[in-house]
Amino acid sequence: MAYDHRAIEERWQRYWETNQTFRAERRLGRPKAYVLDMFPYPSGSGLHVGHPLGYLATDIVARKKRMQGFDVLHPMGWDAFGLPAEQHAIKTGTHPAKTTAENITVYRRQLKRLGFAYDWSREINTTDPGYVRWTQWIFLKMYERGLAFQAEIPVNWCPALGTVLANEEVIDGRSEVGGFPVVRQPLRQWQLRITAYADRLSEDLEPLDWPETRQKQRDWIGKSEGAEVEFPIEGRNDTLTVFTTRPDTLFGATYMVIAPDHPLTLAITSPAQKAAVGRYVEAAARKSDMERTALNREKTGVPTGAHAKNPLTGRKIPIFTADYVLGAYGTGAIMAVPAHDERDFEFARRFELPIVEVVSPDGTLHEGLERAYTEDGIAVRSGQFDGQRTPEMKRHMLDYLESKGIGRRRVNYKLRDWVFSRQRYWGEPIPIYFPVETQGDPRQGAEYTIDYTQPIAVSEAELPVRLPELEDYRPGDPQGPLARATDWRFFQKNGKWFARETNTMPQWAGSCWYYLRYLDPKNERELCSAGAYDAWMPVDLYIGGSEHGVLHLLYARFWHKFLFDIGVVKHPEPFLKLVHQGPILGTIFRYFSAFEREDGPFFAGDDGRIVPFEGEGEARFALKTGEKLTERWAPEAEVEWRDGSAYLRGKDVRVVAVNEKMSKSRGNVVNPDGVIDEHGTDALRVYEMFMGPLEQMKPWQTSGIYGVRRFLDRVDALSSKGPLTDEMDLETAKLVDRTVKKVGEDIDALRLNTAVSAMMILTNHLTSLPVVPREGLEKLVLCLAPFAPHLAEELWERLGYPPPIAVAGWPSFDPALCVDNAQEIGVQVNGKVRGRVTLPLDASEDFARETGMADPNVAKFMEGKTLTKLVYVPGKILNFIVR
RNA sequence: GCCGAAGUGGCGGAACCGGCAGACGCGGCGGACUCAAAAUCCGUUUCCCGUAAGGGAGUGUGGGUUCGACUCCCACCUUCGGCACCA
Repeated sequence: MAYDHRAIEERWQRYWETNQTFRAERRLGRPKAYVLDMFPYPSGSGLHVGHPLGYLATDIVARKKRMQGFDVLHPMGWDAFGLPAEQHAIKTGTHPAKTTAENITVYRRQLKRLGFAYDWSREINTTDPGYVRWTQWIFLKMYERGLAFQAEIPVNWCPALGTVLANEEVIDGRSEVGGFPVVRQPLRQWQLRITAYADRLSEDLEPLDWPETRQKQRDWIGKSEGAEVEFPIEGRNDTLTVFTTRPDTLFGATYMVIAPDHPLTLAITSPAQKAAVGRYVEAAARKSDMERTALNREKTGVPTGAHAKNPLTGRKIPIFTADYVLGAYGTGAIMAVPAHDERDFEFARRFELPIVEVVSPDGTLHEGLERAYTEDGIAVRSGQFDGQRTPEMKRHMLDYLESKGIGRRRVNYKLRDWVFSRQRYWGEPIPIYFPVETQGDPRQGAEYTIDYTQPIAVSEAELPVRLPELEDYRPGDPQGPLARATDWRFFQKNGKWFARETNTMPQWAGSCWYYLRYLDPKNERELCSAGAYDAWMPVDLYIGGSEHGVLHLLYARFWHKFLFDIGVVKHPEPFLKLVHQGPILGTIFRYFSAFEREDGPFFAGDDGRIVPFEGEGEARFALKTGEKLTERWAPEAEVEWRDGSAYLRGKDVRVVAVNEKMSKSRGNVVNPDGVIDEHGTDALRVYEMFMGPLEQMKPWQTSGIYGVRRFLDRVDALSSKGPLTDEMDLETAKLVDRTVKKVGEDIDALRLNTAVSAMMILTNHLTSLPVVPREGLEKLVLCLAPFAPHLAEELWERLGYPPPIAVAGWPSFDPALCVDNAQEIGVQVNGKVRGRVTLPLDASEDFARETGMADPNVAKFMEGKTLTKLVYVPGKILNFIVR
């Protein structure tokens, strides 16, 4: 009964490979489709069933487009620089390149088993010197244009560990691991001037067919429009410039705050406050960003003793320093309007500063505000501006400030420049070197000084700069591990010594432009030829995880725009349509742990039942019993079902199923290899598409795959049921063509779950017929081909057609068969369905009324009532309103 | 706290524009086949009342608009994702 999936799937995978079925080629007069997946980082643990979900969706779209006559580019490659391979190298001494190559072999084999229609001849690897060369080339182009630059910026440096730590790794000024002190230390870093593109990155999102990610990127870029205003500092021939989005509240500015790391902070401080401000500034410098922004933190600050003059009221107002103002945003200083800003309000309360209402909800004056009023309103206590509504007042104020020369319109962004260097081994070397001052040979231990202020670009002809071999990959040195490769680092040219940059690029670098390399993967003269670019770009559909919604997709757009500016690419945006697939959750079973009681150790089931147990546990959770319990987890393999409930195998402990993101540590991963062995690739493919909407999070249910496999077996059975007939009844013909229509539309809209459902309905119908109509089966097999390509190829051949079905034409449908001339509709009385009748679509209202009232149950509910209104929507509803 | 998405049977989900809620699949129950089991096939399966015909309730909660609301509006609750002192 069941078909032999192993034989069929191996056979067709070999066929596709031998015949290069999915080679991407442009032919005259054909439309093109570039269908792209976010390429994976080949990790050591291999794929789990969640990984291929997005790849399957693109594969189905790509296969359908190909059947429709499109030239399709559907490539795959490896984003292979990254921390796991390096950490493995630190532990075992294995070169990351070796680990990476092995992992790629595993990934490639797993992906090939899934039957993807990739053009494997275009496979790329970001760690390949031939690829790195062009990543470095783009960096150099940015450097030439001043978009890549060095800067001393504060990082979390832990001297004891000898490494830079991420903000998340610092707790209370100490390292998360080991508890060693961490200092905020300025370190020389390479940065990319992404801020120069902030406005375009924000504005150009508008026309893209993207999900909520668009808004996330906008929020991340954080464009805000306002004004810069100058406040004269008392006793100094200088001003303090602030940025505000609420110039209309200027009359309510009762104090100012300057960031602790602002260059003027110490300079303006009065002698009496020097010591206190000095301490505060130093303490602020030690704190990580995480601490500064900790939830619900009480506002702190110190008066600088300096004062400024409110340029409109002329009143003298104090200047504080406080770390709720960030040095890196705006001008690093603010005017504080406590009446209309929650943070300023809180601070003013704490330091007993005046709170002056200047925007009133109703135009009347209020005293003793209980909280900040941040909405728009009507200006009060604002001199000549009184009575104006917030938006118009903003305009008038801006005009006024500009005319008086004390302020100007200004746009600010939250987006910061991109810190582009890492003190790591396994990344692209930054193709820069510096002059060295030395008396001997630095490679032999001679003293040397590197002049970092004179960076020199590696010439294009020398690219790529390759990574040196290394004994020890450990981080630690602020220079990075590459500094230890002295033979690689130092070199002589025209008798002078030079030192290479020893920082490497971050993981994101290679993925910023990989979609361009697929176009022309072996080109040694250009990153891609103009012809290849014109043939395929832009990307028509891009599918990948939403975790890359901001970083990767923002960085890639930035690089693309840069390449646009230097004429390498011809579209302002690379990815026209973006979709995020939802994660697949794995099931794990929860119960509560063992705990000690006087009479011995016990287990607690999820239902609160307590049973004796041999083992240990700790107290953390409280159940009804009052006992302290700890959550524990068991994988599916340790669970058995009894009377509809799940228990730990062999124990009287009830467990409850919980779905979580698949992870190795949780023990809830499902490996596709096992599923494929047992049920076949086609069953896995169809099941993953049938599970639910692509973008939604959904739990893996092993039982679900049985149903899908039964469906495939039934399709297979149709072809072996006996001779086919060329006759087809009208009902079947209608269903067949409607299925073709629906499957086609559903694939285009990525509603793959309902497409599968439609094919199941057709299969069930064809199965119920005494003889299978050939046309029905053929169209079903064609519709199925993108989803279950191996079985479809087999059946297509069995139907007598030459392979491959992969390039057979997509089936057509007769629109006339897809509309009904008569439709069964519900008949309502006062909005409640009381019967149903079949009416021709063009039935008159009179005819509909007569027919509806003839229904005995409808008549029963209308008896003795007066018809006051009749609602008749042909094909939809008939509703009698009676009284 | 702010921004975004989502809440429908025992479970995954369907219902495209406001018009028969629960398609399709899983699971359950009943039956056929079988010496028996598995596999397969057929029937049934939202809940409550009823032998049935039929009736009532029902799409997170409470209101509203409408002849008619899973769908639109208002308020709230819960879950998930993102941001988090950005002036």
